[in-house]
Amino acid sequence: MGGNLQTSDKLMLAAIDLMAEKGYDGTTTKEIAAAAGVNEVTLFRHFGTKQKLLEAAFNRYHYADEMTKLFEQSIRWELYEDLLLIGRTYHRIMNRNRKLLSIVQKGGSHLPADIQREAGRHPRHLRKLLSDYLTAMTAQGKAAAANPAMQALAFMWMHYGAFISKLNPNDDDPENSMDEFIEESVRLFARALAP
Amino acid sequence: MGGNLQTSDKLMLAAIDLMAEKGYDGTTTKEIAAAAGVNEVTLFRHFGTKQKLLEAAFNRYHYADEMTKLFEQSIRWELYEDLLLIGRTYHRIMNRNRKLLSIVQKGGSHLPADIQREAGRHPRHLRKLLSDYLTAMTAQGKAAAANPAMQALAFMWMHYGAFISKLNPNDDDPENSMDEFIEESVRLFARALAP
DNA sequence: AATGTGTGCAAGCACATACTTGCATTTTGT
DNA sequence: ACAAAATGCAAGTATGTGCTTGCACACATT
Repeated sequence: MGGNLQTSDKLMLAAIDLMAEKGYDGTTTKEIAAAAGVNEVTLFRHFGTKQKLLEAAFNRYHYADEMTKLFEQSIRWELYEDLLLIGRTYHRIMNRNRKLLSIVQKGGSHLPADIQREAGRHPRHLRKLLSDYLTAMTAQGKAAAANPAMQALAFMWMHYGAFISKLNPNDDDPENSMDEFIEESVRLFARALAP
Repeated sequence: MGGNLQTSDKLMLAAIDLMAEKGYDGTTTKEIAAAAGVNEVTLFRHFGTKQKLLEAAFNRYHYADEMTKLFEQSIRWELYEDLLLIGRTYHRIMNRNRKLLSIVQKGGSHLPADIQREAGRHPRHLRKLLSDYLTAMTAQGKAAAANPAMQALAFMWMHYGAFISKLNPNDDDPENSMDEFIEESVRLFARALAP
């Protein structure tokens, strides 16, 4: 069992697409198979259960930890430039995972538990990195961050809120591009944290 | 049909509680009735369908438009004070509606459409109010808001992200109280927008 | 006492869905 | 060309769920 990559991947991608729109509970195995262009039985022969299908899809298509490398390599200790880079990278990662995050956000009665845990790991990680960065900047006299942990949280939550708003198509902001928002918000933060 | 308030309310509140946790699809009418302490048949005799039950619950327990009054009456045209008041009021409203918002966020295959629309109205409204406020403050020379609309968006999304993070119990921030965050973040914004 | 209204209980219907089984057919690797 | 693995197809099982129906009981108002 489990050989041909094409069929498995088609199923996993179809599952991700459909579940991101309609939720885990609201997506049927028949739909997934149809969207993948294969028979429903093939789905079960490959993955056994609906849960295992989603787990496999998640493990295969969940990206993370690009942020750690960024903090190790690309930080230039210049407030505006660094925050801009961090903000842009954040949205890039989140957008890559947007469908998976949408599935987790919607939840579901039999949604595997470890998936929810895994999805929450990334934000916590960034929060730590950013907090340490601001503390270091303050020590270098390049930022007047009275409360680095809190300000890191504010930065994160602002971009998180922006991302979540874009997840739901009911919110209407077609004109405001995300890039423009990132620049303006980073400018705002750089001004607030300037020494 | 539809008479005794006690039973109807018990059902609507139970529906809200359960659906906020398990989603619309994941909550069964049998569960709702059991949680309300009544027979399942009673649910259908009162509301006819599961959808109408949620609609009734939503119309009965959805609060809004406290914000408009605030902008009309309590604004003092002092940046820090006003932003603090706005931030606190925002979280108060969102917390009152937290379960309903959680239901909408999770979605569901047969979730009534008008509910989603109604839930998205409030953020758009606040965004307009806040944007106009910043524009007026700039005109008065009390704020150096180069891009008021964008900065209003940043303020809103920051608090929205904070609220959403608190919705999911998987995120762990037991120590940081929300009040403390609001104050610190408003301080940050006031500094960034100071003339 | 009579009547109506709300509720409980038991049973059931219609339908959807996750998952299975047996067999024929195609594709693939050697 | 041959064998093995993968897939399609048809049918079916088991279970859950929204929703209905019929009947009995309790309570309140008149």
